Amino acid sequence: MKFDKELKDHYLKGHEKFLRHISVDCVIFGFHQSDLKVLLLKTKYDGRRALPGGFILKNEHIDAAAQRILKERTGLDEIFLQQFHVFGNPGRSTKKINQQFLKNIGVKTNKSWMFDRFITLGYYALVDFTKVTPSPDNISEACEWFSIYELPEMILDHRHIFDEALENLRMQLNFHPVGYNLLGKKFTMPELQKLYETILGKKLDRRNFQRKILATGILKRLEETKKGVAHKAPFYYKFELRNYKKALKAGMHYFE
Amino acid sequence: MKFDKELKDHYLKGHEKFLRHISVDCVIFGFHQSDLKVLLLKTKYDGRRALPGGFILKNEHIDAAAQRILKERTGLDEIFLQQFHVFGNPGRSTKKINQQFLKNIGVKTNKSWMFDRFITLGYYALVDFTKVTPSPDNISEACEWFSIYELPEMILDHRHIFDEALENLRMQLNFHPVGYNLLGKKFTMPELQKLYETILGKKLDRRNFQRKILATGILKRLEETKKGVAHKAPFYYKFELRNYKKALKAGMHYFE
DNA sequence: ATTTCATTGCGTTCTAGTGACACAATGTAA
DNA sequence: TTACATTGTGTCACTAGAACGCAATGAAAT
Repeated sequence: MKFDKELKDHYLKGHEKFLRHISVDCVIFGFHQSDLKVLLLKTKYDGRRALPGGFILKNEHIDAAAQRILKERTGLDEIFLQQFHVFGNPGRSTKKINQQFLKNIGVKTNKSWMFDRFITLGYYALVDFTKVTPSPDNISEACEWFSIYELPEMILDHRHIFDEALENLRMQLNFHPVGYNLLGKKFTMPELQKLYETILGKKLDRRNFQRKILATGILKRLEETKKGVAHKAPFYYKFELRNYKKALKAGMHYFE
Repeated sequence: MKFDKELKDHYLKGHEKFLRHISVDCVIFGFHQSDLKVLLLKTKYDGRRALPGGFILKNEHIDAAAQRILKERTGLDEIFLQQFHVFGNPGRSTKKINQQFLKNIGVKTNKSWMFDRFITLGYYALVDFTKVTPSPDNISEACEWFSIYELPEMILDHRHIFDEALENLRMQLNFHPVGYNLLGKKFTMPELQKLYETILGKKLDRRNFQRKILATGILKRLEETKKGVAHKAPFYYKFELRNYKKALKAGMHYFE
């Protein structure tokens, strides 16, 4: 078992590579079929779900560590990534889980840096669902998307971390543009609106939404319209990256 | 030298008490004489200034660690405290400074947890200036207030940390009430306005400010007026703590 | 005692932005 | 050819915010 060898090494010698006591957990949001999704792992430990996570190399920027973890789970580079909170309750111990896990793979030891206390840096990421190739890490047997409205049970405080991430994303939506990292190159106005509604968890007025989002200047209407719909064909739009980034810095205002 | 003994212990055995690789830095804001101030230490190392900081006990909540550090520098309990960013650049090394420092107090060693890389958790705090008794830690020779508009040179990336803290405070001001932790029990409207202007770094219209802040319902006007001013006496106000906390949770809107 | 004057408390006007809603245009399916 | 769901554009009433006016106050100056 190559995996088991790697794992044993990780438990016994990981502290030579990684910073002790610090982990990174990523809440990866994707948007698909009018639904906001989050990428979760299925642990080999007991089948419950966990946020993709990892550790920080001894000479690695913490943001780079998060990027690396994301790349490993999604295959994507250059992802929108945001640090949102540090979870530092001494009670959030991973010791039991890790001890049980080691027992499962037949390693006997009561000394491992993984038994120590960890504080975890929470990041959230926005990715283009269609471009992601989910792949589990070596302590997981699956890596799958879940609707944020139908979340399975999660280990430790991962549900709490997710909740905080969503709240932060909603906050961010209130005064920064969102969408560039969640949608494809071109999209229709109803599609963009659906994204906003899904994140915010409420309906918005179609006409007011259009007026407001166009007023920001972050969109450019294309000549092309969507084909094959049994009603008036909506225009495609794309993001005007110059203005989008400007709006990211400056901050906009609320959506209803 | 009792201090030196303690220090030597800290360098050689601190890792038995504290989490490795993790520090906490606090940006402590106070308001005095129409000026926003920040509390800084003067290092024994080279006289440059530093943010009050410290480490996390092995079984301590990270927020509790920040509270403890604040208590040690200001004498105050129950302070408004907010985690705002983690600084995790591997380049932000404290090794040189710490080596030099040890040499200065006559300790010869090239092994100390303090030579390792540190990531630092940034917190900012709002305190009542008049209630603070500044006291330096054992690597500092002074603990003093500075106007945020006349900051001295600071070690490492502490200036950068300060800048981020101020930006976060200003953001916070945009949709949460601020003042309860920075002003005394009672204050006049011009005093409160001055606080907002100082934090935001710009003038606000006196009449609109009053209308808006009163509309939030977080203030209660007292019967008492300020005595001894050579013009119309302004009323005193106090915070209506119920509504203040409600507004903290719900979020308000912008100030111009 | 009277006047001066900076400052305060309260009010008005004007405008831009928001929410609610109407209506014609479009393009596939019946 | 008609039906119909959906889109693009426009209107209207309402509100919040920015800019500004003016009388009241009360210690200090005359």
